[in-house]
Amino acid sequence: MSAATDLLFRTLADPTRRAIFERLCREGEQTVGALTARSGVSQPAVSKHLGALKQAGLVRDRHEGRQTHYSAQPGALNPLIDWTSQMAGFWQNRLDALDDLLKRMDQ
Amino acid sequence: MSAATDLLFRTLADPTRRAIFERLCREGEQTVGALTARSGVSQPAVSKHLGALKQAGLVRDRHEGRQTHYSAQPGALNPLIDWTSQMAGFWQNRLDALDDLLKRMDQ
DNA sequence: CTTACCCATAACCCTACAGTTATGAATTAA
DNA sequence: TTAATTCATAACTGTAGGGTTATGGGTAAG
Repeated sequence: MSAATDLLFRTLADPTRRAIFERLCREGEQTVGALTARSGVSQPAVSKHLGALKQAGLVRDRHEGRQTHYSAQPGALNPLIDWTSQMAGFWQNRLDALDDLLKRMDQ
Repeated sequence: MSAATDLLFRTLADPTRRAIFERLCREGEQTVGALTARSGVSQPAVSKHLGALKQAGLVRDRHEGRQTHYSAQPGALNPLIDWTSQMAGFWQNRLDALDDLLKRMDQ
């Protein structure tokens, strides 16, 4: 039960937050204002979501004058990929074990 | 913003629930009693988590006398895998675009 | 038939947290 | 200097949902 994996799942569970991350992945760096415009929630809400994404390592921020630019940091998805393939791997192992058993029973 | 992906993230966000799913992946089919024994929460809580996992398609149940056996259904993780590779893909595309731009500027 | 066991559901509590408005700090424009 | 813009933080509210205890239905055992 890795802490990083836990934080990732918790952070990506919220649809509004996930949508913000998706937009940053698709369209690249964006200011808070641009993200707010099509998010459906208020600017403070977006700022809070960006704070959560940043704490999970999913985004980086860059200050330029009075604007803050955010960009996705997809490397942070690695624990998610690892967890998923681990789960799939366990399943595959049990399939293999069953296969072995059947083969041994066949003889 | 696929509904299946949304349900998956929401379902896997809870650590207790994710731990139950992990155990089913690692160790195969289990009864509710066996799962409750090492879950740290009450039996009704485990039943509710199993209900949520089932609704997300992550587990199957099989009734046998007065026990219910649950098993993982890892195929349900596919939308998660798809979403993750899509996010990584967007990033890669933008890297490629940047690469192209740099090459063109180089000439 | 009665008792014990396994699980699911109901009813309730309580906390985490996503959303809001209000406001202030920092920067740019007039 | 004043005014306008951009974002972050504070303070608060409402609700979704994870936890509990209580209970009942179905099955196996005595």
